Amino acid sequence: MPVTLKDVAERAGVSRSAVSRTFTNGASVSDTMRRKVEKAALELGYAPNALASSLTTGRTRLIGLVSNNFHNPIFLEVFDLFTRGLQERGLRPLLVNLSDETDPENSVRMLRQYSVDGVVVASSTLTPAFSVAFKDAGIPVVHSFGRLSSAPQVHVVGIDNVECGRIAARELVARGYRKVGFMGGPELATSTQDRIEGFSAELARHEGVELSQSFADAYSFPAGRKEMQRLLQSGPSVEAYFCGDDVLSIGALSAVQDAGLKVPDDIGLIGLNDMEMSGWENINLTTIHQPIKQIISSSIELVVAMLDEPDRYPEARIFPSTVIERGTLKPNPTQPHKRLP
Amino acid sequence: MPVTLKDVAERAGVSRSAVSRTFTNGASVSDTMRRKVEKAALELGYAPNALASSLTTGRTRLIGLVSNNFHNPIFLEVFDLFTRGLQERGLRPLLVNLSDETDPENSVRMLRQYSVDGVVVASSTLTPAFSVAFKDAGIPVVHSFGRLSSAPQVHVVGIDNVECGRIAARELVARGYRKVGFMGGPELATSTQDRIEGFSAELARHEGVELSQSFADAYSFPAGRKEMQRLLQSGPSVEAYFCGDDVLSIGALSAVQDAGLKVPDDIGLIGLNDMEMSGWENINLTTIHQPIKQIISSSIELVVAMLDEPDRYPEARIFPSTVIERGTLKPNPTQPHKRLP
DNA sequence: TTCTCAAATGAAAACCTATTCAGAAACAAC
DNA sequence: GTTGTTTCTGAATAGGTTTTCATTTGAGAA
Repeated sequence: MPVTLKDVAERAGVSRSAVSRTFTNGASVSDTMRRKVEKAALELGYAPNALASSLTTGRTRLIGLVSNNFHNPIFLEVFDLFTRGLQERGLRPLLVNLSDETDPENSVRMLRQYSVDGVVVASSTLTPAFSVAFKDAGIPVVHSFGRLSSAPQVHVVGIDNVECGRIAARELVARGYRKVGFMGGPELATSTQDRIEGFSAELARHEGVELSQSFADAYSFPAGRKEMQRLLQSGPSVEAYFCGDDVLSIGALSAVQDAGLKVPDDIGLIGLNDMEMSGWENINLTTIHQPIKQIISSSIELVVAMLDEPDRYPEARIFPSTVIERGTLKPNPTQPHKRLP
Repeated sequence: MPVTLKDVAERAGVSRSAVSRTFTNGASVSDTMRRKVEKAALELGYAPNALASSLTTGRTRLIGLVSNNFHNPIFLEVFDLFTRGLQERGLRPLLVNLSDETDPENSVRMLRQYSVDGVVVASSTLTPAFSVAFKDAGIPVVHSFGRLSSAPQVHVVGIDNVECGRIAARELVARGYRKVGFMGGPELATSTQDRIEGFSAELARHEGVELSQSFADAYSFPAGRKEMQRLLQSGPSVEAYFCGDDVLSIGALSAVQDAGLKVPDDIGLIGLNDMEMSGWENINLTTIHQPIKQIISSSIELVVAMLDEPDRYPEARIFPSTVIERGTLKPNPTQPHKRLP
C-alpha cells in the first residue's frame, strides 16, 4: 500500500536508480530529471523508506536517546532540544527510558535491536558503565551531562561540576556567608561528588568558613524538601545552602518557607541548572546556569561526526557555567552579577 | 560485526529456524532446544534484529510518539508513562516533535519513513487534521488528550472537557463564589472551547452568578502570569478563576501574589490537570485531576489492539475527572472534598 | 514390534525496497 | 569522427529473520 521508489519511477517514466539519486545528496542528476522525479514524488506523496535504505547503506538514521530521569523538569527542555536538533539533521530519536534499569547489557540489547546509528545518554546520574557498554558494543555514544573525566572512555559533553562547586563557594563567601551547607543529590552520583569536592576545596581557601554537608535521596522536589526539613530540626545554624540541583533547591525552599523562615534574610539558597521554572517569579531562584542549549547542540554535532568516524578519539567538551542572580541570596556587596539576557 | 541469529544457530549447533522459533512467542520448541538456544544467545549477547524481522512480518514494533508541547511539565509525566508502557510490551517509541510543524502531510512523511506500526498523538492543542492525516495514510492512530467528539474519525482517549468545565463551575458555586472568571489557554484550542462551554452552561443554571472570560496565549507559566496581570489592572472584581491548565494557574497565582493579594482569601483559583508540581507544598493548587495514568495505559492498549485490527471502529474513551482540594479555594462549607490517595 | 499422530526440526525460499555497479546512451568539445 | 564527460538504465545486491514445507523424532496405542 505505501508508495515506493518503484511507483515513483514508473510514474515519472524513469529508472529506479534515477529516483534514488534524486533523493541522495550529492548524486549526479540533470535538472530535467530532478524536476520530473520530484513532481511524481510529490503527486504520490512518496517518502523514502529509511529502513529499506538501511539495508544497503548500513545506516538507519536512528539515534537512541537514553535517559533515566523523567521527573526533573529540566529534562523536558532536554528532550525538546534533542528532538528538534536531531530532526533538523534528518535523524530520528528512539526514546529509551532507563529509570528502572540496572543492567547495561540489557539496555545495549534494546538499542541494538533497532540498529541505531548512535546513542546519546542524557543523564547526570547514570553510571559510566552504561555509556561504556554502548561503546563496547560498537555503537557510537555521547554522554551528555556526564562526568568530565581526565581520561574519558567515551565522549562526554557537559559542565565542570568541580568548577561549579567552586563558583558556588566563591559566590557565597563573597556575599558574606560564613556558615554554609552543601545539600547534594544522591551521594553516589558522580555529579554530587564533584560538586562537593569543588565546593569544599574552594571554601577551605577562606578563613573561618564552616561547611556542613548532607545528601538528598534523589534530584527531586520531595527529596529536597524532606532533607531540608530534617536539617531545620537541628536549628538554623547554617546561613546559606548550595543545592546540587534546582528542583532540589525548590524543595528545600518550600521547607524553609514553611518553617517560617525568610529567604534570603534568614537562609540563603543557590541552585544549579537554571531550569525554566527557576526563573518563574514565584520561585525566583538564584542558581548556576548550565548552558544546556550548547551542551545539546554540541552533543548532536559530536554524535553526527561519529557516524562517519566511529573510532574518533574520545574527548570531553566543557562549557562554562555562570551565576544567575535572582532572589534567594543576599546581595553581593562588592560586585553585583547581572542576569544573562 | 553484530551477533546474528545465524551465529547463535552455529554456536548452539541447531538450525536457524530453531533459533527463530525460540524467540517467537507461541512457536513449537522443545525444552531441550530452548535451553540450548538460550544458552548460546546469552553467551553471544544476541538481540534479534527488529528491522530484519520487519522484512518478513511487516511489523517494525516502532510507535510514533507525537507531541507539540515541550514546555508544560505535565508532558514529562506523559513521556515517562508512555515510554515505560511501550517498552513493557516490546514496542519502542519514536519521538516526534511537532512544535513548529503546521503541515500534517509533512508529519505523515516523517513517520512513514520509518514504517511505524502506529502513532500516538499526545496533545490537547494539535488540530485533529494531524491525527486524521495519519489515519488517511493507513497508520493506526490514537489521539490522547484529544477532543471527545460525538462522531470521532480517530480513536480518542482523554477526559470530557465540557464536564470538567461543569465540575469547576459546581465547585466554585458550592463554595459561595458569585463573581467568577474563566482563564483559558489558546482561544482556538478545542480543549479551551469545551471547558468554557461546560463552565458557562453550568453557571447559567445558578441565579446571580456572573461570568467573565479571557484567554492566555499558550498553556504556559508566562502566558498565565501575563494574562492575570492584565486582568488585575481592572481591579479584583472577580472572586475566583477557573484556569484551563495547571501551569497556567501557577502563572496566574504568581501574578495574584505579586499584586499583594491573598489566595484564597482575596482570589480563589482552580486549575486542571493535577500535575506533580501542583501538589508541591509551595504551590498547593486546588485542581481537577486528569487521570493521566489511565489515559496513557488505555491509549497504549488501544494502539496495540489496532496493530491486529487496523480498521477497528473508532471509539472515544472518557475518564472521569475529580476535584483535588488543596489550598487555592475557600473551604466548601457544606460538603468537603477529600484528596485522592 | 509396528503403526499413528502430533510435535519438533532443518533447508531453503521469501520478505522488501533502496542502492550500487557496470555498461549504455547522450551530449559536448574539438 | 574521436575523445571525454555526464547522465541514465537494468540487473544484481544488500541482509537477518520468518515462513513454508518436507522430514525426522518421540510418545503412546495396537
